[in-house]
Amino acid sequence: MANVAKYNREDVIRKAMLLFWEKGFNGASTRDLQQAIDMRPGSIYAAFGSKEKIYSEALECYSKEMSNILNKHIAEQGSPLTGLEAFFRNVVIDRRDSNPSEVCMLVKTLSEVNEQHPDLLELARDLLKRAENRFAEILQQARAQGEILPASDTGILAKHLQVQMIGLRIYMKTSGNSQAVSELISSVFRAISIK
Amino acid sequence: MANVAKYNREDVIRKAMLLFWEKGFNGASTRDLQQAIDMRPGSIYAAFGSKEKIYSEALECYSKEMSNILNKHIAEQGSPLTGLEAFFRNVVIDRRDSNPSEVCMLVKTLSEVNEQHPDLLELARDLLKRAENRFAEILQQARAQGEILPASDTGILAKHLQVQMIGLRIYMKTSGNSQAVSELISSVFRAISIK
DNA sequence: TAGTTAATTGAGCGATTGTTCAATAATTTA
DNA sequence: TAAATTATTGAACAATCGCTCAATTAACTA
Repeated sequence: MANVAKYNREDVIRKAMLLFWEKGFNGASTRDLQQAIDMRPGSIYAAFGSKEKIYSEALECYSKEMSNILNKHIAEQGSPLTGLEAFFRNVVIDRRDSNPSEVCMLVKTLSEVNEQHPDLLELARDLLKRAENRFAEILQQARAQGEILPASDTGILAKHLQVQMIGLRIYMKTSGNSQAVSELISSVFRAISIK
Repeated sequence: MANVAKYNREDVIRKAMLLFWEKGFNGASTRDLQQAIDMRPGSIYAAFGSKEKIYSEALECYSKEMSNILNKHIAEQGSPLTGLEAFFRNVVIDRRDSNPSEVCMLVKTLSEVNEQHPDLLELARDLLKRAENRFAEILQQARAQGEILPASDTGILAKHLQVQMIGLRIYMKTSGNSQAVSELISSVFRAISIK
């Protein structure tokens, strides 16, 4: 049967994602949500079931969007490692004003949400783990292309990059010092790559 | 005039800190707070003025406690750099079960609080900046004692350590992999120190 | 077009939020 | 000890929370 709903589910989830990313799970009320996605409570709960369910779909939307941005940069740069560095610079520095929050939405979720919503915690953890795995894939390609040392442990390096991405975004929000952050990113990738 | 209040302000602030650290600013209700510090709303508001004010005192209590832990480890190890590494390991790994949250309370504040509470944002930023300055001090001592290269830029290294501390704590919460995190900490300090 | 089904509406539920304040208790001053 | 001052209490307020559901509108079928 065809989808006869007036609303476009993808659009709605994305708008919900932008709201939740900005205000957090507790900080965004269902009234805020109603306004952001232009739907009435009855429709929202018929379509999604609960605030928690919408939030979890928003989390997945966020991850997919970040993944797309990463892939775009790798394709544009034509190199795994250079693409990864461009992605770091883009996310941590360039998009800091246009994004709803400077902090990674998955990290915000891990910070804010407690055991009252175990599914959200588990999902955030899973999506972060998938991001780490994607980093590892890219590093393997970089190794195969001779961009990093043949003996590099891509699993450990991926964890290392995950730590940097998370820490740098928070540090960017703390300090507002984009030049210092840019230099920190340079040194991270200088330490990894073959000169 | 002597303090005739029944409650002990330091104890109360510390209990409030533990509650807020666990549940966050929005997640901890004033009813939760009343129970945690065993005071009635009238007394609380007479003593502190608002939820935001108690939270800001709790933030300062948190920072002071972390600072004490750091100083203790440096004194015990008898070396700035070794003390710093012991502090990292202690905070990120050892205390992860006994602490109310694995995530730094200042980071939780930066993540959760928005422009409705600008004083809290500013305070969290300021306290993080002070922690970075303390790292820089310690690194200068380490340089003076020949533990790191004479040419090391302690300002940049302090920013680097700040990024690691923040990222590692989140990564610890994400993965639960304390062995991997321990190795990451080792490599961070191996990269800094003179062999 | 008439009848059936599906989607949407929004008033409003009970619970909870941060906060106030008149009443009470405890302490200090005289 | 009596009076004055300070501290504490907890019921209750207005606002807001996540969410429900009977009523209404829109869409599809025959």
